[in-house]
Amino acid sequence: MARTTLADMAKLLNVSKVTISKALRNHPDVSSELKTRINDLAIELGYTPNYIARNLYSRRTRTIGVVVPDVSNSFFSYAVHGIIDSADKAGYQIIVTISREEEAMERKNLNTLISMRVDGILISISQNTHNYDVFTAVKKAETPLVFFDRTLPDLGFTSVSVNDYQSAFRAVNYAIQKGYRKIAHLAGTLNTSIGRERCNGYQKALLENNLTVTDEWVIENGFTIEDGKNGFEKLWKQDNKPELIFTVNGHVASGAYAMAQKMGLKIPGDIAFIGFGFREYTDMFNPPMTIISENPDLLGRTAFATLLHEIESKTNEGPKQIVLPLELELRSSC
Amino acid sequence: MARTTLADMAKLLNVSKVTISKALRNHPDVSSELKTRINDLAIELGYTPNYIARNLYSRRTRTIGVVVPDVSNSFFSYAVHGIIDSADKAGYQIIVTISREEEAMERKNLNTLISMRVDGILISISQNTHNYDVFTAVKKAETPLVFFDRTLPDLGFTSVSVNDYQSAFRAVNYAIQKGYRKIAHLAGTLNTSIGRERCNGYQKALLENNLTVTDEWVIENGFTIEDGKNGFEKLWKQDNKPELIFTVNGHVASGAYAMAQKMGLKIPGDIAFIGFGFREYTDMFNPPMTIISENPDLLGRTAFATLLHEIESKTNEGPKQIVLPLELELRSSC
DNA sequence: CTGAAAGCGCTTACAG
DNA sequence: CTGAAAGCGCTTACAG
Repeated sequence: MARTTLADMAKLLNVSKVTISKALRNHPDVSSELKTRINDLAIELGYTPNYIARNLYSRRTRTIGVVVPDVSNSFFSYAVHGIIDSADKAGYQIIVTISREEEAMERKNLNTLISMRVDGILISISQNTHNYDVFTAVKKAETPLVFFDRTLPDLGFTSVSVNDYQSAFRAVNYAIQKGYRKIAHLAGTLNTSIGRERCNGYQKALLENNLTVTDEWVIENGFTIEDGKNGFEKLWKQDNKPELIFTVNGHVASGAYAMAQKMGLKIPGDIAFIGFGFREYTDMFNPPMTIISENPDLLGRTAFATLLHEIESKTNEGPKQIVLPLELELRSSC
Repeated sequence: MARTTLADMAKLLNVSKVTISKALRNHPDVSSELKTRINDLAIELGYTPNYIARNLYSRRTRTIGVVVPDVSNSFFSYAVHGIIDSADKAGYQIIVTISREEEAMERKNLNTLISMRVDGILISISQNTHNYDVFTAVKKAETPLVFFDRTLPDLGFTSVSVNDYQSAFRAVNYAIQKGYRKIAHLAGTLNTSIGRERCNGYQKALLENNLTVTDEWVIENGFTIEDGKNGFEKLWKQDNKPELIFTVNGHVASGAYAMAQKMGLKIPGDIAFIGFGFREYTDMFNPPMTIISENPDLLGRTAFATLLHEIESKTNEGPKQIVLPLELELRSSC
């Protein structure tokens, strides 16, 4: 048996589809006596409105598409959590897609979301994306889009990010004040905004303190736990070993931690750590890590609120760059 | 300017909508010369097919709805990852919704997904759900639904779960063989299938070894890190302290770990641990934890494959109960 | 208070 | 090879 439609109910009750539709939406046009009969029938038949049909007419879906590189990275899980939670409060549904850090997958996801006619898109860019043509397609489709965390400047979209450069500078500067001199950096990927900015802040802090930047101590190889392990190994193979490692995110830090401890090194005695991270994750480390404290949940909420504003405001205010400030939180890894 | 439609292009090229539609889908009906012209125009105008319209006609969306209690629980992040990844390979999109362990939110999510006309639903039930009426609505809507991890038996739906009872039994039995006698259990919520089964397995192992079940040692209070902390505190306040704790999942274990270490206790010297968990999470613990090794990614993949089968197979084979076996993996927490 | 008409953007028979 | 007709399930003017 096919699913109940307005037409089915109209026939059963000998009224028109319009009346059914109005009654179900509690439109004042319909008498309350009729409304009751219609609602009762709807429940009896298990009628559910077909949003597809409704959306086709209204040309709105109340649905937001999200593109993230990797949800096994808990930073993005928490960000998606923030997005879903605030979307729900605003009456929006979320479609989550994952690029797996692949340019082609990212493009495919974006095109699918546009074809699904989502009302807007939230994206954190893949580390391997170099071709930005798909974003001109997004522009043509007139789908509002907001970058979050990993942004793409100069494309004319709004972005929500954190003060990567300053926070990196501050953290490394703090470490230098504490007496550390030999400071390495597990840098993620410099093809991303966060990778670049955090690395720049790190270098700036060294230079301002009259320390030289040692190229072999800047390891660029991704954002995963595995990358942290490999990165630490590379670093520790060198004759000239650092005293402290500045890590680009919590996952890289946890990989480096694990590898250091596997090698029998003491933290912070043999090797100290400081870097970007967030409490739900890095507080579990042993010892807990001194972090530039990110708040992925808040980032997700802010990104959604910003996108919602773009969707619902008629006036085109032009792209905005929203930057969330971050604080240093001291623990015992450094 | 509104988005380009088939009609727009038809007018520009002086052919019918049907011809445009066919050309774009590479239908043999249209001459290749015309196809080229049409495709060129489509690219120029940035045409993207409207899936809403397409779906309304086809009465399929190639979209699957997922309902999970909490994505900040990384078990579910990994499961969702597995679902999205295999869905992508099969050409399906995923809509993720979160119940926040609330019955009302779960019901709302389910109704929304049905109205969105998803082709199927994957759900892990909230710990606070007692009223199952919404599932009769799902039945009426004829939307295929598969439970995963936390299931609801006897409702006539297919489920994909793990052998909770046997695994719990085996783990606790192993601990007893190793010489532990005073074994407590942080039990999650007994209102869920996994909570019940794991607790039953734990009790069975005690009884089979002629140990008594101590009620005060079975702490029922949820599945989060916070619950693990509280649970451990409750346990440790007691005069009669256990030697080992059997934990219902990795998050509860990590909370208990953190609290134990905060109190200055040595693991496994002062208090040992064994329990359900998965490597990506529990291997980060210090010391790494002896676990009944779950694989949320695989669970997600299996759940999706099972649902896909139900969607695509015409023959109604009736509900199936798929149970994945789990292995004990020895580390140093016990 | 009730309903006939038109349309959202597609696709599928079917006719030529 | 090309297209006119009908319809997917709704909603919005508009007329009565």
